[in-house]
Amino acid sequence: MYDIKEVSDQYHLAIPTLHYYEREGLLPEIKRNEAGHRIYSDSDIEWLKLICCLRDTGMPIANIKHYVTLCKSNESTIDERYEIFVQQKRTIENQIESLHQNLKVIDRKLDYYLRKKEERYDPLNPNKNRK
Amino acid sequence: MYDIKEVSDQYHLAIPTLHYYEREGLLPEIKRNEAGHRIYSDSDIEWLKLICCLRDTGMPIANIKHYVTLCKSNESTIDERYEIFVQQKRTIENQIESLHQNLKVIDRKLDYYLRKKEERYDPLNPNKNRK
DNA sequence: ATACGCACTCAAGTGCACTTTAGGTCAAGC
DNA sequence: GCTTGACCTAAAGTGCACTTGAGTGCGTAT
Repeated sequence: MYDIKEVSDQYHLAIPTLHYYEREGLLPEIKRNEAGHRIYSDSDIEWLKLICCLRDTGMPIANIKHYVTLCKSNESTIDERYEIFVQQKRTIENQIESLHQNLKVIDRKLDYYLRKKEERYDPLNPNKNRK
Repeated sequence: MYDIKEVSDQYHLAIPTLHYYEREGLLPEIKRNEAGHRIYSDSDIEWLKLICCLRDTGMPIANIKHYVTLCKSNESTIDERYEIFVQQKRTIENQIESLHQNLKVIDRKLDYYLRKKEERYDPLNPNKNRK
């Protein structure tokens, strides 16, 4: 059982963001203490981590909400829930592939600037003025 | 030499986005034909690809703009330009690592739903009601 | 010569994911 | 018993990256 400050700190989510996620239905209704303050259970935290995983891999809030709605309904939605993850897996694999491609572009730029820096700091280097 | 429609189609950028990038200074001023329509050169395209690489790896427009400004200035900014790419490389590596972690979470969910689907489509399976 | 299609500019608008503000409650410390 | 601090709600605001709308101009087809 954790209070909102602990959850906020541990998962790097602002307190209003936690309010917002709950309001939007991404999280279940969190239990409260006598004062009406939220108390997060371990299972709330597991939900939160899944939500963050989907969000961090590019799923829009509205789609996450849709998934959560399916989870709250009955077993007939299991196929759709499964497909959501199949699709998200593809999405992530594409993102990774794309990042590798972009990394190559950056590496070429690093090579380029490294060569330029060498020239600059060694102006007498005979390579400097070679084509 | 390419007109804006070709560039838009080939790089999946809306025409107003190309206007916007030029207005913001992410791209150089593109040459025009007699009618005032933009004509992109190969070097404009190379710039555009680099801009997209930085954007797609999470660099904000304002930072890209800063980098472009450095490129337009003199050699004294080479160290800073180099550092920008060093930093961006780190950023990308972190993104890839994070995506791999998130992929694990998704894979666990896929396992979970696959098991649920099996149960559902084989209701007589004696495993079904096993804790 | 007029209509159509494509591109142009400038300003205003949109969508998303939060974030901030304003005003209120409650429990603990001085 | 009053202040302080953490949390609460509802509503309005923000920041970013585009996107749309209104109005204009050029060049080819009818």
